Amino acid sequence: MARTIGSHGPTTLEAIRKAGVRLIFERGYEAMSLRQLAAEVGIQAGSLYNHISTKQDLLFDLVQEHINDLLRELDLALEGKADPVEQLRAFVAFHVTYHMTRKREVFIANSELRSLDAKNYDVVVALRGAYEQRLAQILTDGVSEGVFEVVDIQVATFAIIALLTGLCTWYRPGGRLTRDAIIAAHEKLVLSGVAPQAALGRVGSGSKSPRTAVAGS
Amino acid sequence: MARTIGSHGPTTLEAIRKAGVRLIFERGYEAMSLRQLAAEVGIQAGSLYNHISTKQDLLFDLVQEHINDLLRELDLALEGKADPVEQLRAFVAFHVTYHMTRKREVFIANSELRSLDAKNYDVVVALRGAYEQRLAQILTDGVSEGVFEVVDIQVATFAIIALLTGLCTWYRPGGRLTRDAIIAAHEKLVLSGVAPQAALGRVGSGSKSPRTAVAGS
Amino acid sequence: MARTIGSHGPTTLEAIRKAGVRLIFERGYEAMSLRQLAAEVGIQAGSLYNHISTKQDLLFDLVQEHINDLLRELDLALEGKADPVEQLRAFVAFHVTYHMTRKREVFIANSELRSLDAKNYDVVVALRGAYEQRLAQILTDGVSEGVFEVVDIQVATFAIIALLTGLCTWYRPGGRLTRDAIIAAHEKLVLSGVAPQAALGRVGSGSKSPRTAVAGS
Amino acid sequence: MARTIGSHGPTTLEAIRKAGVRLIFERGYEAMSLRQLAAEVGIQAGSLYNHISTKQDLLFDLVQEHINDLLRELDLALEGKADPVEQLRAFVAFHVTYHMTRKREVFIANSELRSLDAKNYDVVVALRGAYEQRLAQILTDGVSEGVFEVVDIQVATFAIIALLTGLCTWYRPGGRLTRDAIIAAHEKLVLSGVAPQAALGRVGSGSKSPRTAVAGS
DNA sequence: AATGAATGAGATTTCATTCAT
DNA sequence: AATGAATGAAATCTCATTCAT
Repeated sequence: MARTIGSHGPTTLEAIRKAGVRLIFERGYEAMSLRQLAAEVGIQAGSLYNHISTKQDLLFDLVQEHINDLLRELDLALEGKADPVEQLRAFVAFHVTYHMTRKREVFIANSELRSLDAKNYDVVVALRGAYEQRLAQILTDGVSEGVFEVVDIQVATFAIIALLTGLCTWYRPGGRLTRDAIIAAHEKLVLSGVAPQAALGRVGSGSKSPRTAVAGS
Repeated sequence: MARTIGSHGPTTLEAIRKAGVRLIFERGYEAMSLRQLAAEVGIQAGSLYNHISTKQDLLFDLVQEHINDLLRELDLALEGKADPVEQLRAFVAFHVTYHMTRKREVFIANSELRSLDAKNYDVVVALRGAYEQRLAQILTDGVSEGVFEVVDIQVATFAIIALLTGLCTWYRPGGRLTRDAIIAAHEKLVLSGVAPQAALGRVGSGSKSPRTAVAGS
Repeated sequence: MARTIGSHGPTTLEAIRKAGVRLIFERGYEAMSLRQLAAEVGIQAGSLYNHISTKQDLLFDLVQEHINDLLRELDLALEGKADPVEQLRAFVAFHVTYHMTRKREVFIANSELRSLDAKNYDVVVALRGAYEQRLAQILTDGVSEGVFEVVDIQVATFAIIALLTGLCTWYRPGGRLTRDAIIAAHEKLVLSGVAPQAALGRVGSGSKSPRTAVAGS
Repeated sequence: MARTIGSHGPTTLEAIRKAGVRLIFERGYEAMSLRQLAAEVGIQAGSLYNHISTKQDLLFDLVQEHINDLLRELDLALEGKADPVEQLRAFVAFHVTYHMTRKREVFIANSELRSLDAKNYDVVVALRGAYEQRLAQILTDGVSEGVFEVVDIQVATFAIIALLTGLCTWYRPGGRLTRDAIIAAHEKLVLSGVAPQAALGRVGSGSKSPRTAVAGS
């Protein structure tokens, strides 16, 4: 009576991962039960364990694979770009595009880190740090060359990533805006946001802000 | 952090709310058990029900109260400011300050909406919409007056809020930067980010971006 | 609707322990399910956890309490007996009596040690060692005084305890023999078994046995 | 102890039986999973069923084969011995030797009877009864001839077997004592234990023990 | 207002077993 | 004879919630 219902063979793991991403995105890791997951895949709950070792491991695999992909594809997107302005524009375009096409994975990788156990958490945070470092380096280079101005590299790095990542909380395919319009909107905000203030008509003179960019944590 | 065991009277609810905020922040709503919560407060799980009606209601109360506070205090911060630039600067300063002082409540109100049941979710999202609307209006006004330039009001609104809210994922009191430095760093990014590009040395000319700001969802 | 069925209040733990002893005796620790145990007590499986912390802890408590009782009562039974022969007779009578009245606890404490986790196992084995040591000391004293003769103290200790403990695999109340007859049968075997061979008509001359008693492990 | 992975052919069953004995000895039948067993053998769990029919049958086979061996070899050991004293000495030597060389099988056959289902249990208990009967007959003969004295044949039979069998709970090859010393120690206890008290200096006169040996259950 | 004990549902995980390949 | 994937039942344990005291 085995294998007469539901998903079969080597495709089952892929089905589990796909359904897992969707359910974790919709309900959260803690709120997703393996019974639900199995039902989505069309197998019994216990059968999941022919393909995953634990629920925690499934989460870790999904998150880790996503961050690896993100890093790899970012490096492709930045390849051959030397100018910090071009690099930043490419970064924004890549990040926005990636987040539009894989917003569920992105969301999970940002919001479910808390559910990773200590060891897995450390691995993923290290990978995420590498991603952030790409942006921090672009900003550092641009500041050195005088084409960017930021109050603090670290804060700017986190803020820009948060700004771009926010996309995946509201984006839905087929919405009001085209892909290009969304990219353009973010490009304007980011590139303008790090532009040297000297070039602007005294916009930001309210508080006694430090004017020099400082790096480091 | 131990408290009077068997906490009595009108303070118990406050202890529950405080411990609830911390536990939900640290573990998430689904992952926090009422037994843990009760243990933190120093009472038995069953005794919680003398003060709250359900776990869901506790979450709703915490989130709703937070967003109400946020809105009320924002309006105080904006009071008397008519110039969009001044308003935006005040918005940023307020938002950053508030997020530094109440980062756990902020985090919960952003990340645990998913755990609200349908009715509660609608209430909270409406309140959040009101908050976003304050910023959208500032941007609209600034664009009208020609002191701001954004590709899309809606996108800019979400992006700026995401940028500012990102703070509460990394901020820790006693860190490297002063409160003023953190505010200044965000002010620069936001105000510069919405500055008219005409004022800039052709920074953002990469894609054929639409130049007109459009409102609506 | 709480507490309308099954066992109540402070007596529940006692009911759990009693039913636990019976079920573990009949089926073994691994084979006893907490569902069965709960059913015997008349509560739901989850309700067990208001009284025990884990299944393992229940076993440990039962075994440990039993061995503590055993030791305490043995010391009472030996009190005031100085002569090794009298002591050994008292030991046998006590052990047999105890095993007849609490044969299930005895059986569990002997056969389910394997199911204790490492830490609990060590505790129990230490207690059991103390019990064995009482007998080993009696034998050592008797050998010194020349009233006992054994080939090896250690082997004799284990063998006598095994001999006596075997009782609980076949004893049933109301059987063919009276309590006194059973005690007498074991007394004869044990006391005779350690009697000096010189007193016997060359019974045990088959193998080239060492004649001296050696202690130690 | 690793074996050729994917063990083939007629040796696989033997590997299963050997690993089964070890695992059941170490963890108990209930606690041994067929997955563990298969892993030890180097095959998948499902492949076990090419060699055994059920887990229960594996246990039954192991126990039954052991008891058959025991009986067969006992009869060889007793062959040609007519004198009850010689027979008892041979019984002890055989039993002890056998238990030292096959202590795991012995242990299983004693402690896992409980896990046999009703039909299998009856078969095994009948075989065990035959073994016990050999000893009971020796004792009966010895008592008739006046060379043994026991209070009760049945009790003595069980007690002697328990005494001897206890060996397999502490024996480890390479321990402090030689094989001969261990045999001698047990011989002394048993033969002395059933020696007529008349031959002893009034050792066992404590309780008003019946002096006549009675048979029957 | 707090407790302690109960419920019933449901969580993750393991199990013996089956069977097409 | 072995595999890999499936089943369905059952395991221990946790959970939010209730309520008599």
